[in-house]
Amino acid sequence: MSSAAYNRLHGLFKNSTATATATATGTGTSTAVSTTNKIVKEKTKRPKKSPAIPTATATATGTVVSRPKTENLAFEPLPMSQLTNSLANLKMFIDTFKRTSNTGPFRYSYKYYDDVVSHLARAKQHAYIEEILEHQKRYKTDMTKEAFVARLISLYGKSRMFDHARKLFDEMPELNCPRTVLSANALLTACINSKRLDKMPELFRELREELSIEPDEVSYNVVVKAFCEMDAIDSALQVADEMEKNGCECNLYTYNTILDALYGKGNILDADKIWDTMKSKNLDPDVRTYNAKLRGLIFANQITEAIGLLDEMKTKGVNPDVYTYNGLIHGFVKDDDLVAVKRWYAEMAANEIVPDSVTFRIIIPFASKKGDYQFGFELSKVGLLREMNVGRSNLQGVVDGLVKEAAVDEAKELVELVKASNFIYYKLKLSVNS
DNA sequence: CTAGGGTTAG
Repeated sequence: MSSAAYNRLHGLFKNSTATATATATGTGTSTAVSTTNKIVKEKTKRPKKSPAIPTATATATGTVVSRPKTENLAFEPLPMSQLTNSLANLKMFIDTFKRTSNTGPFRYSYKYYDDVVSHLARAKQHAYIEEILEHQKRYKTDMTKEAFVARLISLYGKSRMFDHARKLFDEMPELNCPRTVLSANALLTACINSKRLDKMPELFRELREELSIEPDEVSYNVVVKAFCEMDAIDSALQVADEMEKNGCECNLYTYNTILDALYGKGNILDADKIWDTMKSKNLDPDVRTYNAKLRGLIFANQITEAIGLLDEMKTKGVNPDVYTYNGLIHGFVKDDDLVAVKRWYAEMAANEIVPDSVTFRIIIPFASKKGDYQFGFELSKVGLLREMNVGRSNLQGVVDGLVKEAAVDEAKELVELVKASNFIYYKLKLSVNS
């Protein structure tokens, strides 16, 4: 889903309680419009006719457009914007979502479910998450496939609904779904994602002793992650030992998880020992391994070493990614070195690494802090044109700075750009104090 | 089913 669609959807959720009741008794004949306010205003208008929509989705009257099966099979997660645009309120969105679930390819689009559920979770609409996920139980054949149910467990976990995840796991036998270490791992991960680490030790024991599910390397990696989350890295290392004693090999997930924790605390010495361990096992570090170390070096203000590490990874054939460059740029921000930030931002482009919203969120406020509002202006434009969520306060900082420097035309240009973008939160005030 | 950076908005 694009960032723009994200913001529209999120805005929809925010206003959901108001609009849900306002339109509940209406005729439900709203046309496809782009903001919630407009939706409410135009709800009595008659739609001209059904809009041309490429796949099964809601029309303005809330019915489903049936398309030939072959087209449904070519489902792409594109209609998010259409769904959010054409819906008068959240309840309708949920109903449409449930109806659209009738097409198999839609149900198997993990990314789509993930997006919708995570936005619902952020908007604290847990009842709707339950509604969507419980709705899946009507697809009885799917519910007998463990991977499908594990996905739902995982989604509950990410929504911090551990009890729901647990309940679904318990229901699996009556859903005629085989229950193996795969769904057990999904449930263990749900402990972490729903911040219920307290549930983990008991659960781990229960899985093994009462359900006879033997942990595999994924299970151990989840436990390793859990201890790292609790800042108990020694315990994480003990689990790694235990895992090998039980016939599971530590892999990159294991070590990258531990390295992230160590470098995150600035513990470079212990982290280097992990690198030795990996080497002795012929386990080649990947981009995440290097990025973890890079972050550790930046944390310790060792910027020169960080640049050296970038060279090393290139030599070893590990391609740097946007995390690598963001980390490095973050280091130069810490170093208060705007010239270097600019150079490495350019270097990033030269290496064909596409900046992401974090890149802009790091650099733009720094440019403003250094008083280089022109650079902030350029970056803001790039970010907005790429439909990225650059951050309202970051944009405001640039606008204010431009105004302060009497660059009112540019300030206005930026404000206009913001207005034209689909980010409903970007309502900048042009603060001219004259 | 397992690992990453920075944190929105009335």
